Amino acid sequence: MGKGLAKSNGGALSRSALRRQREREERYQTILNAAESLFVKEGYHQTSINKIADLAEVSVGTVYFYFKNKEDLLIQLLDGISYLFRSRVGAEFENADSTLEGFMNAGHMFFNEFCHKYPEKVAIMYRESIGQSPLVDEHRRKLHDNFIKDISGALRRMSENMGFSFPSSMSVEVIAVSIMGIYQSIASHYLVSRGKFQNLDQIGKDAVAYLVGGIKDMCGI
Amino acid sequence: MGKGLAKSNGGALSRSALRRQREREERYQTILNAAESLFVKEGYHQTSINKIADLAEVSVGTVYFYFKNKEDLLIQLLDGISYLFRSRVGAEFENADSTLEGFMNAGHMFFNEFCHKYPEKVAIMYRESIGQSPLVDEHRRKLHDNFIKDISGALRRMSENMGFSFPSSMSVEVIAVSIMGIYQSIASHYLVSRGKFQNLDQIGKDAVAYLVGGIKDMCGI
Amino acid sequence: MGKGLAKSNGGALSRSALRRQREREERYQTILNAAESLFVKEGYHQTSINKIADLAEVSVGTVYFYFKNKEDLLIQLLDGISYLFRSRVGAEFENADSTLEGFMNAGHMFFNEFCHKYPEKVAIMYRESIGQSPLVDEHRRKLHDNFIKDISGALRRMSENMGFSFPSSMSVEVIAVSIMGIYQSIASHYLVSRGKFQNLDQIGKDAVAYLVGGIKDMCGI
Amino acid sequence: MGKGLAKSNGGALSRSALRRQREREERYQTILNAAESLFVKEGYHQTSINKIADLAEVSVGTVYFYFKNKEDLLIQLLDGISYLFRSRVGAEFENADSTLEGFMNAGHMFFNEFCHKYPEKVAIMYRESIGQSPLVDEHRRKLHDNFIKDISGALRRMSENMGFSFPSSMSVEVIAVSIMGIYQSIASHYLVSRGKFQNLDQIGKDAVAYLVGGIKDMCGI
DNA sequence: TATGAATGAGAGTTCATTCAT
DNA sequence: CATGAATGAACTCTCATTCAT
Repeated sequence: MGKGLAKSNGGALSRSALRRQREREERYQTILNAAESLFVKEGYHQTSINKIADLAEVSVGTVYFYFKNKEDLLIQLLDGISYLFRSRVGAEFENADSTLEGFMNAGHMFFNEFCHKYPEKVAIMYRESIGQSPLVDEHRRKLHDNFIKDISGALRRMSENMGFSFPSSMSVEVIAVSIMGIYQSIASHYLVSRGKFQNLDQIGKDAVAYLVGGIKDMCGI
Repeated sequence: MGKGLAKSNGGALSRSALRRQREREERYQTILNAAESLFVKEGYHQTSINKIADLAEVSVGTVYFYFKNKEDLLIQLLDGISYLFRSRVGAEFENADSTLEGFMNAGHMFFNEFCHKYPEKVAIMYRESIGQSPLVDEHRRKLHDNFIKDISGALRRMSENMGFSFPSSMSVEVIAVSIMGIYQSIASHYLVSRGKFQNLDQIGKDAVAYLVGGIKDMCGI
Repeated sequence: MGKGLAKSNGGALSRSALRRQREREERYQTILNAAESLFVKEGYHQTSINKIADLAEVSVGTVYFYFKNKEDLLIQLLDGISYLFRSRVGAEFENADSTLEGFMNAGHMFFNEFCHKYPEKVAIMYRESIGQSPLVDEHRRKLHDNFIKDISGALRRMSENMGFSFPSSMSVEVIAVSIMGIYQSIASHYLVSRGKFQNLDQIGKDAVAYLVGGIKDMCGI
Repeated sequence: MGKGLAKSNGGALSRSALRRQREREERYQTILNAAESLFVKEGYHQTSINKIADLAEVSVGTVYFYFKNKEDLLIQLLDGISYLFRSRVGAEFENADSTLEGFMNAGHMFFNEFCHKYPEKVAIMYRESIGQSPLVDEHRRKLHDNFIKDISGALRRMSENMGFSFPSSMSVEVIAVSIMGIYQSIASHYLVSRGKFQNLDQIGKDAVAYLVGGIKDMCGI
C-alpha cells in the first residue's frame, strides 16, 4: 500500500518520475520485509535498526527516511497483515451467507492457506506485536476488533436467517472472541513455537470441527 | 517457595537462623511482587532493575542476590503462576471426573475466581511473557503444555467412560489447545486490554457454554 | 543582495536573463527569511536544513545551491542585519554631529524603530548568533566592532568640538562598548525573552536618558 | 552545594559512609569542572558527553548517574555561577548602603576580582548559556532577574535616602538592566572574545565611572 | 548479606551534506 | 538549476550487570 509515502497524484507522471516512485515503493517493501523476517527470527527487541538496514542493504538513515521509527516499522507491518488477513480470511464469512459453511471456509482458509503461505505474518500477529507499546497494542486491537466484527456479523446473520437466538446479549461477541482465540492458540502452539507444518491440515480440520460444533450446539442444530 | 535459595536443611535451625530464613523468603517475595506489578504496569522491557529495587525498597545488588538476572525474575514469576494456575484451575478437571462438569467448574474457576483475584498474573501469563526470550518461551510452553495435559486427560477419561471416540488422533490435543486459546482470548480481550471486570461473570458463562458445546457436539451428547 | 551569487556582469542582460536573475534573488531571500524565522522560533541548532527548505518551499538541494552550508545561512543573515543596523542606527551618530543629539536619535532609532520593525533580527543579533561557531563569532565581532567605531567616532568628535578630554585613553572605547551593552541588555530583557512591546517607548527613553547621562557626567556638561 | 545529590542526613554517619559521601561530592565537582572547561573551550553543542566523561576520567554512565542529562549539566553550572556571582558581586550593593559607593565596589568586585578569578564562569554566563534551550533560558533569566533586583534595591534605597525621584516608574529597572548590560558587554568584549586581561583594571574603572556617571546625572548629584 | 556507585556496550535517532537524475 | 533520496558518522541516553566496601 505504501501508506507512509502516499502522494496525491492527480496528474500524469513522467516516465522517470514513475520509475522513481516504483523504486521508492520497492525500497519501502524491501525494508519492511527485512524487518519482518528479523522480528520473527530474533524478536522485536533483539532486532536493531542496524540489522534491518544491513539485511535490506540500505543505510540506517534510509530506514528512517521511510519509517518514523522502529515502532512505526512494526505498526506498518501489522497494518499490512491486518489488511491481508481480513481480505483473505475475514472475507470468507461474508461469502457463504447464513450457513455454517462460512466458518468452515474461513477456518480452512486460515489454517491451510494463510498459515502455510505467511507463517512469518502469523508470528508477527500472534507473538511479536504483543505487549510492545501502547501504540502497537492499539493497532493490534484494531485488527482484532475488526476480525471479531467479521465473525459476529456472520453469527448474527445466521441467527436471523435460521430463526434462533443466543443465550445472552454478549454471546455473539464472546463466541467471536473465542474463535479468534482458537485460531491464535492453534497457530501459536503448532506453527509459531514448534514450526510443525506437517499435520496442520488435520489439525485445522479438527479445530474447525470443534469451533463449529460449539456454534451448532448453541443454536440447536 | 524460595526456589532460588534452596538450601539442604536436614537438621534443626536455631531461632535466629529461622528468623533469617523467614526474612529471606519475605524479601524474595517482596522483590517478585514488585517485579510483577511493574512488568504489568510498564511492560517487561520498560521495567529496569533499578525501578524494581526501588519499589521493593532494596538495593540493586540485593535483587541480584536473590535472582540470577532480569530474565530469571520473569521465569520465577511465570513458574509461580504456573503452579497457582494448575492447582486452582487445572485441578478442577480432575475433581469432577468423566463428565462435562469438570469443564464447567474449571471455566468458572478461571473466569470468576482467578481473573478476579489475580488479574496481574493473567497479564503476565498472556502478555508480558510472550516473545521475550527463548528461555522464557520454554517456561511458558511448559505451563501451556501442562495445562493442555490437564484438559486432554479429562477429555480422554470422558471418552473412555462414556464410550465414544474422537474423529482423529489429534482431536483431543487440538480441543485442549483450543480451550486454552479461548481462555486466553477472553481474558486478554476483556480483562488485560480493557480492564472490563463488570460483566466477566456473564462473559465467562457464555464462553464456557460455547467451549462445552463444542465438546458435546463432538461426542454426540 | 545576492552576495553568494555575485556574478561579474559588465554587459547588458537579455530580458529572460534578467527575469532569471530576479527569480534567483527572490529565491535567495525566501530561503534566508525562512531560516531567520526558524532560527528565532526554534533555535539555530534545533532548526534543520530540511525544515528551512520546507518553509521556503524549495528542496534541500536548492538551499545548498544558494548557501555553502548551514553556518553560511547564519552568517549571511548576520551580515544583512549588520548592514541594516549600521545604516539605520549607526548612521544617526554621524548625522547629528558633535552634540549629544546623535546619541538620543540613535537610541530612539534603535528602540522605537528597529526593535519594532525587526524583532527577529534583534533576536538573531543578540541570541542566536552567540557562541555557535568561530566563524559566526568572527562575523558577529565585525558587526560589534563597526558599531563601536560609529559610537567612538561620535564621542571623539564631540570631545574635540566641545573641548574636553576623557579620563583615560580607553575611555572612549569603553563607553562605546557600554552603550552597545545597554542596547543589547534592554532589547534582550524586554523584547527577546519577554516579548514585551508595550512600554518599549518609555523604556527606550529611560535607557537613552541613562546612557546620555553617563556621557554628560563624564564630559562635565 | 551538591544540589543534585542532596540527602537528608539527620543522624550521624559512619566514617566510611562519610568518606563515600565526600567522594561522591568530589566526583560531582570533577564532572562539573570538566563540563565547564569544555563548554567554554569548544562550545556547548560541540562538547559531547563522551568528551566530558573522558576529561573527568569517568565513564559515560557515571556522568548520567550524577546528572539527568546534558542540559542538566549546564543548568547546575549556571546555578552554581548564579550563587557565586550574587554572593560576591550582588552582595556589594547591600554592604555600602544608600551611596554610590556600592556601585563602585560592585563594579570593582566584578571586573577586578570575579573576571580574573573565574573567566570560565563569565564565559558560561555570557555566552554558552544563551539560546540553548527553554529550561536553560529560564535559569539564566533567574540569575539575571535576581541581579537586577540587587541593583534596583540599591537604587531605590539611594533615592529614598537622598530624597530624589526617578523620571519614570520604570527608570529604576531600566537602569538596573542597563548596568547588567554594561557588565556583560565589557566582559564579553574584552575577556570572553579577546582574552584581554591586561588592561581590565583600567577598563573596569572607566566602565564603573561611566555607569556611575549615568546615575549621578539622573539624580542630580 | 546488603549496598549502590561505576561501568560500557549498545540502542535509537538525527541531520548536514552529497549527487545522480 | 532543481530535486530529494541516500548516506553514515555522531550524538544522547539507557540499563543489565559487577564488585569493593
